[in-house]
Amino acid sequence: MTRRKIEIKKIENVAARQVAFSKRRKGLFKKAVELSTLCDAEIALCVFSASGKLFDYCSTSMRQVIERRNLHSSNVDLAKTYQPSLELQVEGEYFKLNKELREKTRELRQLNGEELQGLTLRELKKLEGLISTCLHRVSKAKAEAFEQEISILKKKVDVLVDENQRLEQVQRLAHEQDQSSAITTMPLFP
Amino acid sequence: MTRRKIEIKKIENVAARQVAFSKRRKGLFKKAVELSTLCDAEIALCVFSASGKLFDYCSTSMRQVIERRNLHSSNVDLAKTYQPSLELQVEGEYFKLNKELREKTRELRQLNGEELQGLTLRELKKLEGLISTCLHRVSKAKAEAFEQEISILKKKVDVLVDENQRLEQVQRLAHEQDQSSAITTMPLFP
DNA sequence: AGCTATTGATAAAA
DNA sequence: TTTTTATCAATAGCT
Repeated sequence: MTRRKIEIKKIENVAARQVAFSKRRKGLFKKAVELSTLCDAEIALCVFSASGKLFDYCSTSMRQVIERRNLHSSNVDLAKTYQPSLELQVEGEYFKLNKELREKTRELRQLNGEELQGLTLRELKKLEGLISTCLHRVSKAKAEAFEQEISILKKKVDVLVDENQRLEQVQRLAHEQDQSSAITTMPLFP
Repeated sequence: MTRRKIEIKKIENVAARQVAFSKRRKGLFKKAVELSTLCDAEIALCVFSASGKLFDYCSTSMRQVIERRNLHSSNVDLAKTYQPSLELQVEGEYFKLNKELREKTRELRQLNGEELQGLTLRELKKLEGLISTCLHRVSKAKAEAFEQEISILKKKVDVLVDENQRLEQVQRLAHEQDQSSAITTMPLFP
């Protein structure tokens, strides 16, 4: 919505996506607060970032909003709103977490080249392409870090060179003064 | 805010408040959809109007978001929803699982070159070396898979060549027999 | 419910 | 991340 308008679809550039997330999240929460304040509305808002971080806001209490919402949907359709006991919900969530963890572990192993037996030639090719992309990204980041370090060092060098020149200048002046004072004073103490 | 900017406090004029609610609610939901789409975030939003009407949106399922949020929340919240005896065991396990999952996710992202901002030059070098090793492993596995496929194909070729030779042999013999039978029988029926 | 003059949000760049 | 700036988007006050 500015220097250029953008299409509303997933931002592929990771850095740009993170920046956009940060800014738009802020904007969204601001709008939520404004709406609840201006219009006396009860609002609950939960946002999970792609990396799993939670941000939330509620004009009253989250529990209250959730309960109120459950009441609303029960009016619409009782059958659909059956809530399993919290223990069961938690069990289900536990199972899901475990599954997710197992998948991530396997993915990590495969990326590490540790669990390649079952893969077909096609899958291996794809994996190779994927890792190659990763490597390029990291290499690029490294190169950038290098350049940054180099530019910092260059600046330091410049500062030191200046300082050296200044010192040399001072020393030369001091030396010249020594010489001239020697010329005038030497004959006085032979 | 437009023709004039407004102060963010409850709009006293009822009609104006309803109009503002309608417009701003629409804007808020639009922003929520945009954020979840652009940045791959999981978002749940509930709005109750002052008159008690419910409007809600969720990028996945409301249940899922609520559960996920419950896991994120502190043991203070959990204490309110569980019997203490079970809770302590379960809670500990969750946090452990959650932590592990978060670590794996981060590790995966770094391997993918998606979350490189915080890393030092030294860490980037190490990561590059790591990924490079991974790439070699996968490339090697791919090469082996290639060779295996090739050797399988070669065997198939050998089998087919043998089969062809056999068939040719049979055909030649059949042909020779035809010829000899032709020689002996032809004169009998001129 | 539409219409604009304004204010607000934010993409790109630093 | 945060700031700056140039644009695009949302909306307050009117009809």
